[in-house]
Amino acid sequence: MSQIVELTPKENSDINRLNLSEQIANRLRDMIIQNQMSPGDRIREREICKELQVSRTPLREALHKLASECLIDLIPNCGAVISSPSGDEIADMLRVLGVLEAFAGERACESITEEEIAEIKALHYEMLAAFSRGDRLQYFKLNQRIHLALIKAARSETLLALHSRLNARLYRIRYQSNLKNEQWGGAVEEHDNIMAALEERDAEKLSRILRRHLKSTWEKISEHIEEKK
Amino acid sequence: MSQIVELTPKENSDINRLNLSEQIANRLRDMIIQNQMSPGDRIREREICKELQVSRTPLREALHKLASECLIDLIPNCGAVISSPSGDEIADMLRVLGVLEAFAGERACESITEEEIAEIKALHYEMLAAFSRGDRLQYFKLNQRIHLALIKAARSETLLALHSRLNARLYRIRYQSNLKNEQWGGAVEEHDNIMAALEERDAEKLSRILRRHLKSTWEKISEHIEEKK
DNA sequence: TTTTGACTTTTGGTATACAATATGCCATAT
DNA sequence: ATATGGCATATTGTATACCAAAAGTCAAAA
Repeated sequence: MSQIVELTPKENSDINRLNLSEQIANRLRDMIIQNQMSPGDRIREREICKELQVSRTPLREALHKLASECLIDLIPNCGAVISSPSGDEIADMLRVLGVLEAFAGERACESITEEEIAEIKALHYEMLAAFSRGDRLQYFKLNQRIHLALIKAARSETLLALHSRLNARLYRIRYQSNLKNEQWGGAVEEHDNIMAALEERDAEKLSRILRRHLKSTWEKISEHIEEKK
Repeated sequence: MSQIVELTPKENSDINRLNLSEQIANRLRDMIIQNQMSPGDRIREREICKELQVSRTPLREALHKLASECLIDLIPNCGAVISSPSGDEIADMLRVLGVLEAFAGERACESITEEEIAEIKALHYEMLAAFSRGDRLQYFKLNQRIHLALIKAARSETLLALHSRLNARLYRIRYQSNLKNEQWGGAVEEHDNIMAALEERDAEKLSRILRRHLKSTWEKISEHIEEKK
């Protein structure tokens, strides 16, 4: 599972246009998110420098970027460690994520096009297919894509930015939970309701469902939190 | 008006514990927020280096930090410019800020203590006093403090972080608007309602008022946007 | 007036140096 | 054997010099 999903899609043509520090940040972010570096792990600058064949300056800039995304903690004179949020912090993040998604749903009902609804519906059915096949990875990825599509339909760059930040912090945890959880398909039913509300463009209803959806996400995740600490 | 307000309070005892790059970021952030550098202005590295008596390395780290907060735009091979959000972007940010504050109000009703309510009430009356005296600066600062106190009462670090980020991006604009606006006290009446809802701990009501409050903030600001572009 | 092209400035990135701090290890004392 | 203190080493924080590439500038030529 070296490559779970391309979280920071970058067209190969444009990759050269990105700052080196951005590229490093993207690469490290993917590594953290995909659990290739475990929470609590310390990042040694020179080690990564050698591994990625870059000098310290852009690496350090990348570390600062990741720190501002709360993916790592920068401890003075002691370097960077992969941040490991507590259960309470995860619950807190999910609550706020729920609020953001609820707002997204509300706005999306006004601005989403029929084509976009059709596309989300298609993703929804693909997700059901993945569930039916027991393909957890595909299920997870499609779930993410559906939520991202909803956020984008809200037509708010600010919302999109805050959401993707928070989502990045939660990604690894949610992915791990999705792998472990017995009733991993629990979201299927809720997603049915989401689709229905979206098709009816019932803003109030969709909003409510989405917030509740993230709450039940927490209930699933929380079962797998204890063991980790 | 060189010193509007200490946005990044740092106990003098601890300032030495902060990275130089953090200190620089804080300093530049205050300068941007307080309009000592105008939107669109280009930041020349060596210029600031000389001004702040630091080397390029920590300065560049600081610039990356500010860029990740969307206070500046980092243009490849062209350096940093103070970001100047369009009217649409400002409206968008205020909408999301409204959602965050609405959520804060909701949670605060559950978790706020009587002491905190009393303190906010005190700030509220101080704000009325400032308004009565025509002291716009004081009015603005107290307004900010009231909203910050509300956010903190929600007991969510995630919410606090997102809010302060968004608030930093909007600070300069709101401050300018507060200076210019004819009916600059328009928020007084809404604040009365906020206080009432808070004292009743009516989460649903407070939430609704706060969201509406930020909407009317936009209506005030929007009058002063045209001239700038 | 516009375009071309050389010159200058600025940024992006690398390498290196050095001080301050943290870490780890070993010898000593209990 | 374990705990403590202190030294050696490793790592981070900062400064500086250097170079290549891109952007900006400006004057001369068409």
